Amino acid sequence: MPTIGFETHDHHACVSDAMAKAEARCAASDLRLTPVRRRVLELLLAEHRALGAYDILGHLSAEGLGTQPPVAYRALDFLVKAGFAHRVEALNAYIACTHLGADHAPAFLICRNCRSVAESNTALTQGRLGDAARAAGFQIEHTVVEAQGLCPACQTGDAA
Amino acid sequence: MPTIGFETHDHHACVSDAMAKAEARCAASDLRLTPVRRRVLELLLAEHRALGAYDILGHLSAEGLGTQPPVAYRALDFLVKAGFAHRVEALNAYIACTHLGADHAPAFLICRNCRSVAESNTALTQGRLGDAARAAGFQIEHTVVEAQGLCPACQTGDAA
DNA sequence: CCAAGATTGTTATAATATAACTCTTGTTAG
DNA sequence: CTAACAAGAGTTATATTATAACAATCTTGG
Ligand SMILES: [Zn+2]
Ligand SMILES: [Zn+2]
Ligand SMILES: [Zn+2]
Ligand SMILES: [Zn+2]
Repeated sequence: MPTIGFETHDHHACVSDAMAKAEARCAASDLRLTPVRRRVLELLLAEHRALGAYDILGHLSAEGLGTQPPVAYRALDFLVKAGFAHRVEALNAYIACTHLGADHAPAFLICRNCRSVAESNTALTQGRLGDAARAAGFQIEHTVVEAQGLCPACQTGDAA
Repeated sequence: MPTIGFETHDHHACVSDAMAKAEARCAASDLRLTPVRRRVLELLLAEHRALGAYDILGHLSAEGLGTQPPVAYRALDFLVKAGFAHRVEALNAYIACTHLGADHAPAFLICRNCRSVAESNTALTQGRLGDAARAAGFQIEHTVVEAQGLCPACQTGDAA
């Protein structure tokens, strides 16, 4: 029972849906979903977990798609800039976006045990930090909101 | 005019006050503020900016307090665990806590231009992410909330 | 075809972080 | 007092994450 994003779901549909949306957006926005970029997005989508750049590179290299770090980093940069993936700062890792298409400020629930990640939304500019920013005259461009802890599956039979 | 935490203030008092509180807390909690740890805290307090571990190590080494990475990392680990400093995930850097003594979930406003950082508070478990976490059965242990953008000083005469 | 720009290949290196072992020092049980 | 222990600091080596720089190739419009 692979809990994914902490909930069971039709993951096959989830993946193909996301790939279709990504392709549509590339076609619409004149972005190029090249083989390496496509494969990296597939790898990220395959698991609702954060993967490091070198995890990705390992897969790519096993599949003959590239052996050097810049290959992975460039693909990840593209996906992040295009909004198809997010960088998880607290893990120095990357994860596929689960709200493809929507313009959103992502927030993550990160399991410290199994590294599974659920993506939620935030409206930070509306909360207390937004107030503080406005009061200070600080202009927010990007937000990082990451909660770390234990996912439901890892709370029982723990691994503290 | 060194805007500090985005506001001018009596920084000399700010630093000595923080050092006094840290010493008091160490005495009360049986923590040892050794020379290296004390000096690293002073270095972090001196600027309301995030400093990398190797920035710190540079100062330490210039002062004969240690030349190898573990010296800096151990001191920083101590300060973070003791609550005297925070790690800024988005910068892989460290900053002195400006709410010493209070048990708090820090949130940061980070200028991408001058790396100055203002510390605010968050109550993430009460907001939308907290709701999502409860709904998913996710147990939050630690939160990372970092807003990146431009501080007041860097908005004029910019450096986009 | 050709030029311009985007993408990829490749080498090398930078920046961040930790493992593991030693040595010193200070505390304390006996 | 002194052996035993624990915490801290010194040191070496290495792991992990990330980027600079330049050459080669592909893509697309003219
Ligand atoms: Zn899925
Ligand atoms: Zn888990
Ligand atoms: Zn100050
Ligand atoms: Zn600034």
